[in-house]
Amino acid sequence: MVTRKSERTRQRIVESANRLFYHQGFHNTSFSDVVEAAGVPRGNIYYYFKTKDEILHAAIDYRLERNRSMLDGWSDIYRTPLERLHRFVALLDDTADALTQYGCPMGSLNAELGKNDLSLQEHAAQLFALYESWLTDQFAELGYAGRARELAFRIMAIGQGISMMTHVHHDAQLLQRERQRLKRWVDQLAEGDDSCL
Amino acid sequence: MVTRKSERTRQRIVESANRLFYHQGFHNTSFSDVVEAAGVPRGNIYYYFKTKDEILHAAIDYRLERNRSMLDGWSDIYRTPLERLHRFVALLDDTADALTQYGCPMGSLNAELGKNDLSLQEHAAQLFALYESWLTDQFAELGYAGRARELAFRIMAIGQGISMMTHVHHDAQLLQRERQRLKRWVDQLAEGDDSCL
DNA sequence: TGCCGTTTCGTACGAACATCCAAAACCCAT
DNA sequence: ATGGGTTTTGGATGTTCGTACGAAACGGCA
Repeated sequence: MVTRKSERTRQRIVESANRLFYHQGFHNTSFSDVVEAAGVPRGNIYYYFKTKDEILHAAIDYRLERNRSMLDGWSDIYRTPLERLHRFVALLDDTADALTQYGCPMGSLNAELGKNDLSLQEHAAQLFALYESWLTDQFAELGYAGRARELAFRIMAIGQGISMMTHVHHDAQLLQRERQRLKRWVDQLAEGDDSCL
Repeated sequence: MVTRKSERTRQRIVESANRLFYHQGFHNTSFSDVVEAAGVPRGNIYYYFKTKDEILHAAIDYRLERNRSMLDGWSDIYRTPLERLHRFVALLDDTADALTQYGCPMGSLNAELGKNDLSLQEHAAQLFALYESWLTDQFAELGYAGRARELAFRIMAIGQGISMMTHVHHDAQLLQRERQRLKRWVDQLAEGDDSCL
């Protein structure tokens, strides 16, 4: 039987690991770091996860779930695709501090895993797929059915580029400037001006 | 006295380390990996570099020098800023395979170091500064004096975004499509059409 | 109350790691 | 050919890593 308490312990481990993987990187985070942050005794973590990879897998699942419910929430709250896209662009502002200090959580994770750990990277890439699918829906609803997927990739790429440059230069001003520009790009698109496609 | 032979040994170490840091990431590359790849006996590497950080520092210096001379070469070969910008965009094509497999060398390095090793990251950020400065010159010469720096950041950001998305999805087709689009953006700019700024 | 599956915890193990050293080999100016 | 600085070795160091186990504590149900 799985009690509620053990569920909470597991959750605490996953959340601590997730935060550490983001702040320090996966390869630079040790088992000991995780147990210490989670306030769990050294040996107990092994009861929940046999390997470090399993922890990362669980952390990615956790992110997938959180992001999925966030996007679902947006689809409920905002009724027009334009409002939803605005909300997406505003993500850059919500997380501005973390972005400046640690880069994009999805981007940096994929960059790290993409070099070696291919099977984990495939899992992490689902985070991108999640956003791309949601964005594709929005662009389709906006009237760009044929090019919706392409536009989804593009707005993701721009977001990644902005995040990377912001992180490299630790420059939040750059972030704000480019975010506003991205918003204008979305607005133009919504007005049917596709000259900048 | 520094002989020519020892210079070559040092160089071999730096080049091997540089390649490994790109292909495997810094934290995921061990001293042993480096000495093995360089074909240098275990202890000899310590004669040249006291710490792993020192090796990375030297590897970044090496990259800085190579990229600097490449950009200088372009400034000599191509006479118009438009030709030079075209050459820059073509970089994405030159290194398409590596980009798909390992991501952008500059981007992934900065993403990794930016999380913890701040002093090393500052050094690695000079790679970005190098390109940005060169690009700023090109845009200024193209007639966008006031906004040259901003445009340099933007084209870098787009390049980073394309690289990231290509790496995440291991999709070289995406790379080609977005590269062509970037080229068109540069062409429009050269024709004085700044509606897409 | 006594039982049994679940969860906790301290500790141990071998491998891999970055770092270091001392002696040997090498090279060249004299 | 000798001497002194330069470079090359291979192995040793102590530490941290991921992993694993076994015994104790817990908790609900018979």
